[in-house]
Amino acid sequence: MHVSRPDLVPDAGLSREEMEALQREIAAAAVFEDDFAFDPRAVAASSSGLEEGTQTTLADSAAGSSSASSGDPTDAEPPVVVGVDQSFLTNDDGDQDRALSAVVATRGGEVIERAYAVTDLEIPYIPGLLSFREGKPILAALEGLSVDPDLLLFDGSGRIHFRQAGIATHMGVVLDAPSIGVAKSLLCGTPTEEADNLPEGTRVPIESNSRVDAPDGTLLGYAVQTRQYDSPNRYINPLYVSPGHRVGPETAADIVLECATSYKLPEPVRLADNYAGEAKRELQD
DNA sequence: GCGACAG
DNA sequence: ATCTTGTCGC
Repeated sequence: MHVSRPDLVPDAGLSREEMEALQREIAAAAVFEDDFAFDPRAVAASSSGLEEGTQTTLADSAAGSSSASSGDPTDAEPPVVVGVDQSFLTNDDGDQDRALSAVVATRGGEVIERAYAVTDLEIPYIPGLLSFREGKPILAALEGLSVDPDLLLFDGSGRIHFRQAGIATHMGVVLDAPSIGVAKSLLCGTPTEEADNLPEGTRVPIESNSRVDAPDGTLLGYAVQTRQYDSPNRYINPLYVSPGHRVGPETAADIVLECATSYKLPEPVRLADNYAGEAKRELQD
């Protein structure tokens, strides 16, 4: 991949105030609406047809893309979707001193390439400043890919962030690549209604509140239920999906639902999660 | 001062 | 994020 905004690359040496100022710049440069060429409905489409298609019908694909066409750039060829996740390495004293970022590139539900990179940790985890701690290894791992990603899926927030510049937004803007944030817990913002125990496949809007640098009521993302139990006494928490860059909130939620197979996490992120753990063991054990 | 707080 | 076996429920 290519860094489009070297001036916005996360620098762990900045002061907290400078980091926050940089995030406001990133939020101003971010595009929280669809701005990409691929067909979002073709993300999970596999040549071997393994997805649990909920919206694509035979009629749709027949009308829009099936046979070898004359090279329409917006034709439904599966885009390259890359999942990104981190794990941490410990030194001889037992302290976390390095971050390992794993990236897994998929196309039509198939893994086409993987890569990972390790860099020294420079700062501790601080809510709201995650990209300054994990950004370096992420960019390094993405540089290691030979394929050019069409979409990046991150483990963390995008627009659902105090200054609307979560890790998915930060990386997306720096690379000028479409990106989506997939968090397992809510950093800030408020669900417009009860978001616990939602039916599978549904979503609830997450709007900005006083803790967010945006007018109250701004749509930041969605609580998305990719999987849910049948039983009445137990339930799965939703994922908090938000735009990173060049993807609108609805499309972000649509894509995450499309990428979910039999697990809660969208496949690219789940695969990156596994690879991060696998590479970690391989390096520590 | 108190509460909230991605990974 | 990470330390980790058993265990509840279908």
